Parts: sequence; C-alpha cells; structure tokens
Amino acid sequence: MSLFIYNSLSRTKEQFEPLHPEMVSMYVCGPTVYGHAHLGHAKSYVSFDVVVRWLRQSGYRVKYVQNITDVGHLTDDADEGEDKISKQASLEKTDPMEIAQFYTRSFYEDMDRLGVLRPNIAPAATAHIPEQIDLIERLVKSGHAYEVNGNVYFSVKSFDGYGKLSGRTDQDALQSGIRVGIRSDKRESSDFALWKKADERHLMKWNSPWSVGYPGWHLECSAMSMKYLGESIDIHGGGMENKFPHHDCEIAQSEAATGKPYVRFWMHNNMVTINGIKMGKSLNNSVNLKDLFRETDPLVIRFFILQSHYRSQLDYSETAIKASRTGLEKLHETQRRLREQKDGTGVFDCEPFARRFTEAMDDDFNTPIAIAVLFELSKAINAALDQHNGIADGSCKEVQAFINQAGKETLGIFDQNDRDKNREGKESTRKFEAVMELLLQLRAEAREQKDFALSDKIRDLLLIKSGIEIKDTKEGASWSWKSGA
RNA sequence: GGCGAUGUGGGUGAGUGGUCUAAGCCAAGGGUCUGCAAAACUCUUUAUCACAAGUUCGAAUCUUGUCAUCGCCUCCA
Repeated sequence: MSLFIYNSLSRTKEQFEPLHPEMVSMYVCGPTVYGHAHLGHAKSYVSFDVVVRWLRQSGYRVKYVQNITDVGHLTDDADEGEDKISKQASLEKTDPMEIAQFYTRSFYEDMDRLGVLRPNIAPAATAHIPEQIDLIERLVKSGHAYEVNGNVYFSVKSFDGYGKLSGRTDQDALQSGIRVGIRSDKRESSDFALWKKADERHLMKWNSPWSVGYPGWHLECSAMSMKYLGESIDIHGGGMENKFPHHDCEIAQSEAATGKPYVRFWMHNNMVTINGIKMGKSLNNSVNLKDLFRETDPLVIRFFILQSHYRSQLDYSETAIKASRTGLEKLHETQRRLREQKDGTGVFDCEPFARRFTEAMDDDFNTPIAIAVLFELSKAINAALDQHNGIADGSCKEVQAFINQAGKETLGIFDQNDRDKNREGKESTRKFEAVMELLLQLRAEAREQKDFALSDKIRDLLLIKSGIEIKDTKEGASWSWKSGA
C-alpha cells in the first residue's frame, strides 16, 4: 500500500516517499490576517488538515508549519500600493499589530470549529525579519539579487527555470503583458522585490543593511520554511492562485540561495466559487465563516468541502449545503444506531470497506470516494441492524473502531456530539439527558394506553419548539437533534 | 494576448484505456416496517460522458480541432 500525491510541479501523481524516513516536512501558506476568514480559507485548511491527518495515520511523523502573514503583502507590486494590514489598521483606527493579533485569533477560532488541527509551528512573518534579511544577503552575495536606492530585487534572469511551476517560463513574452511601473528601479520588469524601502508614512518597518523598510511578499515563506523544516522540504501546499507568482518566486529565491531543490511535492488546492465565479476578498463576494456558522454546523461545512476533491473547484450554494447536511445526518444516524444497538449474533465484515477507504485516501487524498465508501458502509450496517439477529458485540466493536478511525480521526466529520458535550459541560448535558429520558418514558406510557393525542403532542412539540426529533424504532424510542438549528 | 484547468443524469460529484449497460450524496416516485409519522431498508425513474475528427481490437478516459466556462498573468486560500 502506498500513497500517491499529485505533484503540481510534474503535473502527475507520484508515489510519496519522504526525504527522511518516518518524518514528513510540510509547509502550507497561511492567511494574511487583515480580515475574518471566509469559505475559501476553510476549503484550503480543511483539505490540508486531512492531508496531515492521513499522513500521520499512515505512520509518519509530520512536522506541519503554517505561517501567519502579518506584514508585507501590498495591494500592488509596481513599487506602489499599501500594506493591507496597515490599510485595515487605519480603517479601524488602530495599529497594525492589533489588527494582526485580532484576526489571527479570529482565524484560529474558525479553524477550531471546523475541526482543523493546529499546525505544529505557526510562525509570524514579523517575528522572522532577521531570517528574511539573512536570506536576502545570501542572494545579494551570490549575485542573484541587486540593490537600488534601498530596494533589493531578485534578478529573475539569474535563475534558470524561473516559472517552471506555473509554466510561465518565457520571460520576454511575459514582460510584454506587464505594466512597467514608471518609477520602478527594477532592471527587468519581472524581477521581484525582496526588500522595500519604507516611506515616512509606512507604519511597519525595520532596519536592514539597505534601508529602513520591509520584506517583499514572497520572502517569508522561504525563510521560515528553511528555518523550521530545512532547505529541502517534502510538501508545500497552498491555493491555486498562488502558483504564480508567489510559489514560482519562492522556488527561485530559495533554490538560488541554497542550490538545493526547495520542495519535492507541490500541492495546490482549488478555489471556492459562488455561482461559478471565484470567491475572493477583493471581489466582495466572500462568504464569511462566522456568518455561515450562525446558520450551519461547522462540521456540515467541513463535510461539504470534503465531498469534492481538493483539486476541484467547489461551488457554494445554500442548496448544496443543505444536501450535505442531510447526507451527514444520515451517517451520524447510523453511528448512533450502532452505539445504541443491543447485542446480536450476526457477523459484519467491514474489512472490504476499510480497504477501499484506504485506497481512496492513498490515491491523492480522494475524500469524495472515501466518503462514498462510508455511505455504502452505512447502508450495509443499517441493513444488518434491521435483520433479526442484528450484529454481535465483537463485530460491532470492530465496525465502530473503523468508523472512529475513518470518520473521526481521518476526515474529522464525526465528532460533533462530543464537542458539543464538552462545550456545554458534562453536568448540564447529563441533566438534559435525564429530562429527555423522562419525556420518552411518559410518551411510551401514553402510547401503551393508546393515548396517541398525547404521545404525538410530545413528539411534535419537541420537534417544532426544540428541534429534537423522536424516532420509534424496534429497540424503543430515541431522539436526536434535527440539525439546521 | 500568454500560462493553466474544466465541461459527466434534475442538482451535486467520482471515475484518466476493457470490471462503465458510469460510484456515492441530494431531489422525485412505489413498497416493507409503524397506531400514525420519522428513520431505516428495498425497488424504480432521469446520462452513451460539450461537439467533431482521429489513435486503438477496445475510449467518458489518449491526440487534434471547435465551442463554452473558470483560474492566474496586481493582493487573495
């Protein structure tokens, strides 16, 4: 059994082997923290979360680094434009650090709710200015970068193979399409900034050998990736839109500095669209996660994301979310039945399902197939439970173990109940369950006396007023939250 | 204009040479179960895979062309 990953660099699926046995180094481009996270962030980080989880379950130790960009990305690259974080700071009448901290916390809140595991290391760009300066110095010394008026640029011509990731290798053709900034000090218009001199109004700036300024926008990932993971890493992930120029620039500056391959496997996840059009902050059509969570269980969002492949576009609509919610409930229902089932004698073999699940995950993290396997498993379990002889305890434990591993540990779509209980506190949950049990008992008595008016009243009012659904099964009545609430 | 990708049933979404008379989910309809529901199970309905040509014994799957859509080429997950 071996894992295959689609490598954006070679544009093929390649068998994955880490550089160092048992130990995977992985870096994923983190968010620029100047606003709340949206559905696009969710897709990206949920996807890579599953990658990390699966690698770990495959027996690897994964060192997962995901940066926080709290400086440097400008609204424009023609030596103009504003730092977006500074811009937001002036909008909110505060300083950049507060903006960065505020939205960093907001980001993690949202990711936690989506069940995204925290990275092992989450370095902030502003905390690694010396490392970035060091990297620039290496590039200047080796002749790959040059300084003009306090600005330092990377010379694209000095690096063979620039643009190999995106396929944009013909720089002359490229340049004809680029607006050449009149005030730019660049030798070639496709050269990119490593260090920029700050003007007086600029809020975030640091001393450097060249000027008081700030680092260019591709530099932090290279510097921090090298610091924490080494000069060659196994996996680098990010959004499709970052292939060019961001990742091509990263490759150029890193490999020019070290002479070693920077990244072995490049992974790019696709975009979220709304009505077929990309969701983006700058397009003002992004779906804010905090807003979304008000109406939709974060786990439904996670499930919705994983129902399509990470390299496919995901089109958002309320109908699609609703369909996902119904589907996920179905899986949760089976899980519940399994938990509550009385001992039977039937044997259930979940090995074929487990094998197919693993095959799907090993094939470039094919979560839609993996989920389809869970649905088929669910159907088979339900059918078995409907039989008179049920499922024997031993078999049941095995199935539960698999479901726990696949649904909870790998995909992270099965732990909602536990999380809710933790959040509410054990004491109140226990009391609530006792009350529900009493209600069910009263209703059972009413039914025994054929007082259906009363029993239906209990059932209907619970559903309408509290979103609690009662179901009469062979094993007696049970209740569950009707989600959507 | 350049680079990259996609086009599969009512919706969604897998499938990259034969097991595809195309998975799974949602939606629709019939049945079993039930006091009635719900849930579950079961059956059924809607696809020859954008279009055209080609390669092959054989293609949704490879090649070429056409059309359409999307992303990148300014920050963006």
